[in-house]
Amino acid sequence: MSKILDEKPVTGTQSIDRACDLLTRVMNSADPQTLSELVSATGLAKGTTSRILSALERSGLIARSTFGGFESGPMLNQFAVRGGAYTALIGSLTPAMERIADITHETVSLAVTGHNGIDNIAQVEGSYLLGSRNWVGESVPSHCSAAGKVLIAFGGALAPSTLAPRTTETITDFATLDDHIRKAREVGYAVIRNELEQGLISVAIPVLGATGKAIAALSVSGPAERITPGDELHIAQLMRRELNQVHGLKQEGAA
Amino acid sequence: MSKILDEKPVTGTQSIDRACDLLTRVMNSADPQTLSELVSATGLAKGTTSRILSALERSGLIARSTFGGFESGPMLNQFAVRGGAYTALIGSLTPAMERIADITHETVSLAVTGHNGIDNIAQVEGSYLLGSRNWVGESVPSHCSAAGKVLIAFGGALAPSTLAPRTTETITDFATLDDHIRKAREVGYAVIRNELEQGLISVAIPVLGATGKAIAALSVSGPAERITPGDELHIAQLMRRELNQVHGLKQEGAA
DNA sequence: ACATAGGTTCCAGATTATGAAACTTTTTAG
DNA sequence: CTAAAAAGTTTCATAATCTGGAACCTATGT
Repeated sequence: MSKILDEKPVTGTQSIDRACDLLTRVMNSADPQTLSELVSATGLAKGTTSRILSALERSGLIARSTFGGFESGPMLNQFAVRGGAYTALIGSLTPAMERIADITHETVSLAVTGHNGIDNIAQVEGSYLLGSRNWVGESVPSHCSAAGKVLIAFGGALAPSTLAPRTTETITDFATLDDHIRKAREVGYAVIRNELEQGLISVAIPVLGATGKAIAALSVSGPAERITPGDELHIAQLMRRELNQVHGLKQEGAA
Repeated sequence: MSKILDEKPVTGTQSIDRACDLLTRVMNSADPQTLSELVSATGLAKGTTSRILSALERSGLIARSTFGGFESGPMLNQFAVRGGAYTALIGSLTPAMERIADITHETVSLAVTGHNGIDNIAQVEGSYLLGSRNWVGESVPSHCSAAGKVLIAFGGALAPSTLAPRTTETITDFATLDDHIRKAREVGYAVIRNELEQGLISVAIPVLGATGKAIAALSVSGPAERITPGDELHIAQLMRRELNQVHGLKQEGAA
């Protein structure tokens, strides 16, 4: 979407790029996508689109819905059932997240760097009724999420190339963002206050892998009324304490 | 794998076919696959492989592991966290599967037609210690699984083109398989006795979709000592009864 | 420092993907 | 029930795209 000046002259993969585009469109749509829809969405020729989709279908990555249109195929669905690459991470951190939720009563989230922002991959609800809704499976921009800031600060994500505002308090200049990143690296945690959504406060710490770089971010989120600036440090310390109890983190990655 | 005489002269998608092959290899490997491994596995030129993998990486479908090699990328992992297309089905059937497991004390499984056989997508354990291990995420041939037979019988899968033996009792001729399929269509359920593994009995019924064709198969599996031929009908009826309680699924035809 | 293995880039060339249109099938409308 | 439109597939000549070998990097180990 927001590709502006980063168009590199990548060549030699036109058809594959097109295929990937079609595949991801199908994957990210809730309902089956028809050929025509995909044709108008991508601007490709009808014949070309049909041919590519058939190839993807042949490989089992997509499938034709009983009611027409293309949807994710057995290859992808099976992959999802087996659990993606995040399952090990989620599995090892869930107990810690639950303890943090128990103590703070706030929503605890786990996020990783995604293809287009910060992806929320797991969430444990606190006991308060007012809390963030479940946003597992959704992405947020890195510059206006605590997880994003902390991931950038600890080498787990690249700084964004654009700073789109989400609220009046969203950071929109790179100098300020840099300050926040530097601060996060210093104190070991990052915060957002009203920068993603009015009234939403979030405190995040990095989950460090074997290489010393952040592989994920753990965060606590809640309303401004409950999480005051004075609470931030305590929340960060609590998360750090619980995270340190987790075994098996320092040997990230398959051996 | 077992393509024999069905090689159609599919053209116009060489590079995409290659890309899909690489993608599925990466998806189906537990550990990151290095370029060299993929080169020798596929027989492609090194340069070509590198170029294709870069394209897949650019689209977020695969990613480079911190320790080298390619693994599933954020696009896929996020898809998995969100839940594949099977989640709705699994969600709606899990309560019924649990009730069936409670009553029979045996392992209850849910399977669908996959790209290369029958894919097990959900499982509920019975209380017996001796039971089938968790095989969610694995595939079995359709001709030697109860789920496979029932899926073929009710239009949810095509008959296989080869009948590889798994035990001495595996059906290896098409006439016999046809008999079993016909029988399954008649009585509404299918059985395997020692055909997949010595001592393993499994009874399956179809889960029918709105179009009247099977969209999945529900099965109960256990050792031959516990599931006698006389039990088969009762187990099938029990499953049918529980399945009929499930809302949002169309009612079945044969009983 | 050198050698080796693993990975990327380059480039000329022809194999491969392309798009327009013809064709088939399905759906909608009359 | 037929006609017409929409949706999807196949065909085919064309040239643009992808290819593979070799050169070129860059880690890693000796």
